[in-house]
Amino acid sequence: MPEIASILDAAKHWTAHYRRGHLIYGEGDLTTGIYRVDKGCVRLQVDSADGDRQIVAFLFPGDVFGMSVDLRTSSAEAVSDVDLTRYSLPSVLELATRSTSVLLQVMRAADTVYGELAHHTEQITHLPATERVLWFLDRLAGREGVQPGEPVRLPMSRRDVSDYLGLTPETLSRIMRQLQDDGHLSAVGRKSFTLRRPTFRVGPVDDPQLDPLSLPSEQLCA
Amino acid sequence: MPEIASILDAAKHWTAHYRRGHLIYGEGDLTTGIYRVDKGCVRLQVDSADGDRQIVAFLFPGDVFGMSVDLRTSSAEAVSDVDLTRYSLPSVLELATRSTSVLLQVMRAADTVYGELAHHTEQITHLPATERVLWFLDRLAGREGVQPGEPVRLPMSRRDVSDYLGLTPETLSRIMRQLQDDGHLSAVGRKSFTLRRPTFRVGPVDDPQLDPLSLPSEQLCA
DNA sequence: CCTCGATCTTGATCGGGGTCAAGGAACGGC
DNA sequence: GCCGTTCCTTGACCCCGATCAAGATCGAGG
Repeated sequence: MPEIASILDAAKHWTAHYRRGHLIYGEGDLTTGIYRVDKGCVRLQVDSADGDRQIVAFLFPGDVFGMSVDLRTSSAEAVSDVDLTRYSLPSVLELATRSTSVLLQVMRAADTVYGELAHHTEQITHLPATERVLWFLDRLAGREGVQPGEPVRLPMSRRDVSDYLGLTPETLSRIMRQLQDDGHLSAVGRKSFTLRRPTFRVGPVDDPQLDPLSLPSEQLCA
Repeated sequence: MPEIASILDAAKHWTAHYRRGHLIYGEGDLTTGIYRVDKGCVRLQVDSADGDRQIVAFLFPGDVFGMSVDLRTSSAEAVSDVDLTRYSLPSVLELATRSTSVLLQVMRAADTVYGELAHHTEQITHLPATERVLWFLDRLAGREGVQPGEPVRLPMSRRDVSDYLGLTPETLSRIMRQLQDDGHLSAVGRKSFTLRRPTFRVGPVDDPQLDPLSLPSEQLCA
């Protein structure tokens, strides 16, 4: 699979920097470009008028986001200081009408975000709080290619995590304490954690009643 | 804005029929075409191994769905007997590399579904059950262009609605009874409802503490 | 018509997670 | 250094919605 970065670099592009917490674009803004994360972490979110916020995606280096036409359907903010490559939308579109591979890559990038959101939604409506947290940490570790035993770094705040998982910060805090007390997790500072006993799962937890820690591994792979 | 149907009809297409409850495509299937709903209602959903199901979208006549490359990230099923127009993916892609308007319309269709899902996720994680139901009925009425006082028809089962809103069928049933007792709603048979007192809202409920029924309308429009 | 199964409704109970409130830890600026 | 702000954690309480269980209604087919 060709790297989307190298394909898109034929389009007009330049780099952009945003500081921690700053708005990259807001919901309802006119779409003028798409982005690739070079360094740092970005969140996509929907805000409601009463202050509630749902984070629909965290984006890491290599991820492409902002593939929309017309208006932005969510806003994007910098979780940490970030470096982005910004591609002008018109030039990407023009490129897409000339190269099938560009078209495919842009659609693929959009589809990836959408597919993840669909599963994310399924998880947070059906899993109990503890499993949501484990699922999140598992996926984060997998996303960053962290080996079992190595600590996972959380670039985002507790509030970001809870707004991603549909929990309150208080509940998240209690659950992370519980996970540490139970030996599933071990804190390394406040932003890094080691998954003590890897759960051997790549995907979501399918059956909450199955405890991965107490089952022979054959059943887990079935 | 040109009709996406007429634009896409330049691509290779034919009609397809599915009966109530039948699978249109499954998650993980290879994408070979995209669809437009001509008649009936379709649901997009994600299933988990323990039987839980999250419906991520209901699609009605005019809606286009299935814009993915590679593999399906959710499955599609017929809520009622449906008529679909199916467009071959290769021919749509070829068309998109020749016509910017096709490219834009396909991206727009994908973006619409994605944007709706982002807001859907926000609603079901932050609103209490009663407001989720009102939000759903409001949107359904708006989607179908139902005038205040006219009944809204629900083509889907109670279980479909509850799986869309992240509730159990029992809770949904209780809430619909409550809404009827409170005069917000009036049942017309089992599948049609009249919104008794329109809530004057197009969007989501912003502040759950405000009761739209007990406030002068000026405050509602502010 | 009557029967059978699926769907929907209603009831009673319980517990997970939200809310409110206060205390602690990290990090910035002066 | 000291402070002030923001973020995070812990505690006590309780409510909303899930669960388990039973009954009602609908629709299809003989």
